[in-house]
Formats: sequence, structure tokens, C-alpha cells
Amino acid sequence: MPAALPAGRARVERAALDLFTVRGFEDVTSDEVADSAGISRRTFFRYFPTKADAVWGDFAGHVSRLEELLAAADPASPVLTSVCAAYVEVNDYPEAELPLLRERMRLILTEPALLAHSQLRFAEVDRVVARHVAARTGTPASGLLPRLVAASTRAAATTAFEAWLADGDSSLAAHLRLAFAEMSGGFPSLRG
Amino acid sequence: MPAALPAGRARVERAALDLFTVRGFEDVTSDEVADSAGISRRTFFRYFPTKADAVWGDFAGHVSRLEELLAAADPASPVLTSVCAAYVEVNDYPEAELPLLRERMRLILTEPALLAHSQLRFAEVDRVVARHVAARTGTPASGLLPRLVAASTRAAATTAFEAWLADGDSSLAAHLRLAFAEMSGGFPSLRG
DNA sequence: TTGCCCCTGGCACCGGGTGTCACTAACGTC
DNA sequence: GACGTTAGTGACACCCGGTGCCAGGGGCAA
Repeated sequence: MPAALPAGRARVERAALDLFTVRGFEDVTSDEVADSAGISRRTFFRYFPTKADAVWGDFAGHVSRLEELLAAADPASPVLTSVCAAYVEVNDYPEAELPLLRERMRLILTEPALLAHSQLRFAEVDRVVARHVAARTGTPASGLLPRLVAASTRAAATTAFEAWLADGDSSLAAHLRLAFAEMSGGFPSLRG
Repeated sequence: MPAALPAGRARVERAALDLFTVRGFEDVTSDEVADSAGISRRTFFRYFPTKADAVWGDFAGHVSRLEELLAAADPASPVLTSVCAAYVEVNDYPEAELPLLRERMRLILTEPALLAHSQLRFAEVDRVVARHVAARTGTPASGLLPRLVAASTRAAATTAFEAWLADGDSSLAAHLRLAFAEMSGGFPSLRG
């Protein structure tokens, strides 16, 4: 059989993203994604542990970069500031990748099954952030404060992403900064 | 057939909770839960749209009560304060129900499949909170601020629940108040 | 060529979830 | 008391996501 171009993970991701975007995540079977990518269903599930994971690209690398940014953060600046800055920096994508990012995030945040699954992937981020805060404050990572900072900043970041998807004009960084500023400042614009 | 006591939804919930607690959510099949509750698998899925939903009890009622509390909140006090107060009040369970609540929440927050599913149920809460904030600020509920308040307070509440589960000593209300105070005050204890 | 290893596909299986149908108990009506 | 209606239940068949297992096949070293 003529092998129809070397498949490769990236090829499968594109096929999945396209199909999910056009017809919705639930209404596309893993069989269809596999067919469309020219591989078998069995092989699809060797590339990705889950149908949902086909949407996330190199998220593990994303988390790793965040971890490095945190490790390299200036110990003099406040922890919360470091975390927010790292979030902004790790999400500073080159212009060319923005359409792809939009596609991914739109799926993740609007398709119920993917939104549910996202909790598991985002939990990886939370653990990284919580560990950093714990290290900086000299408290256990399982304590309230590290977890709280992780959960709150992640909530702000997710909300910023939603706003960015709905907006289209302003940059992602602008939305992130605004969300972080509101939250870490105790929601100043609510004291009206 | 002798019908073995009128089954009823509550009976099934107990059976599910017990089995999941003892053997883990993933390692118990819906068949086993149904058998243990004296009903058929098909009937189980008429009580609950999902295996995961068997853990949540009357969560819809919980959300409704939160909504009512928000609607009845003093318009003079700051929005954020109202939201946090409503969260605390809606989670003011009578002593006798605390063991059950612990069981539920421990499962939801530690079992990966249930944690993922929780995103969908908690999103109902977010919508209620966001609508309230939107109404109070005269902005659209899809704007950044209402969503941000909803996501942040929910993150704080979830973290408080985790701490409460791990702690065992202090009351749930105490954990909630602490988490809300930290977050809405801009994490004062990080400015050390 | 031989042997090895890795990638792949096929197959059978499990478990969650759903549509459909048949049965039965409960109820009101004539 | 016979009747039709309705709601709840269970059995069955089916779809789909995910996995274990085994059989091929291509590349590569000896």
C-alpha cells in the first residue's frame, strides 16, 4: 500500500482539529479521525491516550516552559507577580500560531467533553504553580495558599482566554494582564 | 419478584457512593452499582444521565439556593462580598450531613474522572454567579468581569474544600472565609 | 540471509450510554 | 368488574471510546 505521505503525529492533530471544528467533537468518531489521517484507529490511540488529547498539541512542553520561567523568576519580585508574568510570557505566541491556538482553545472551552477533560490537563499547570509558590513561601505545596494561588491564577487565565476568543481585537497578553490585574488587585473595578 | 424495598433515587446514590468510596470510581461498573441497588443498568441510567452524576446528590437544588441567596443579597454591600457570603451560606450544612458531604467531595476532587466531570457541574454555578455580577454591574454576563468573579470565587471555594478535606479540624466555613479573604484581598500573606 | 526491533493494523473484548420494545402495576372511567 | 391509559421498569441490541493481544512488515545490524 502506497503509504500516502508519512503520517506523523502532527498530521493526525490537523485532521482531528479540522474535523472537530467543522462537525463538533462529539459527532466525530475516532475512526473518522484516523481514516482522515490515513492511519488505523488502533494507531490513533497509540499517538493519543484519549480522543480529547488530540486537540492539545505539545501541552506538556507548554507546562515545562512555564515551570522553567517560574524557576528563573526574580526572587525579589512578589510571588504572585512572578506567576502572572510567567503566565503572560508562556502564552506569548508568534503571530503565525494564533489561528491554531484560537482553534484549539475554542474547542477546549466550548465543547463540553473537552472542557471536562481540560480539568485534567490544567491540573498539571496547577501543580507546577503550587510547587513554585510553596517553594517561595517555604510552605508545603499541599497547603491552602499555594493551591489557592494556582487555582486563582488559572481561573483568571482561562477567563482571559475566553474573553480573547470572544473579542478578536485585543491581544491575548492584554486580556491576561487585565484579568490578572483585576484579580490580584482585589477587583478594583467592582468598588464602584 | 419481592421488590426488596422501594429502590428510589436515594437508595441508588447510597449504593454508588459506598462502592465508589471502597473500590474507586473507575473500578466499579454501572452494572455493579445497579445490582447493588436492586435495579437494572437501564434504570440506573434513567435516574442519572451519567455514572458520575450519581455522586452529586441534589446539586441542582444547591445551585438554586445559591441563586436565591444572591438575588436576596443586600444591594448596598459590594458584589464580591455578596458572592462570597452566598457561597459560605449555601455551604452551611447541618452537622449530620457533613460525613456525606466529605464522602462526595473527596470522590469528586480526587477521582480523575469525577474531577473532569465536575467542571460541567461547577459551570452551572459559574453561570449563576456571572449573571448576578452582570446584573449588579450593569454589564453583559459574557464580559470579562462577571466571568472572572465567577471563576475566581469558584476556584477559591474549591481550594477551600480541598483544604477542609485534608484538615478535618476546622470548619468548612472557616476554610471558605480564609480562602475568600486571601483572594479578594489580593493575597496579603504573600507580601511577606 | 538471518535475526532483531519497532511501528502498524486487525481483532476481540470491556464498559459507558442510548433507542426500542414488551411487560406490569396503578389509576380513572364506564 | 372490564377497560384504556400511563408511568416505571427491564431486556435486548447497538454505538463508541479505549485496551490487550497477536500477527505482519520494513529497516537495520551482524
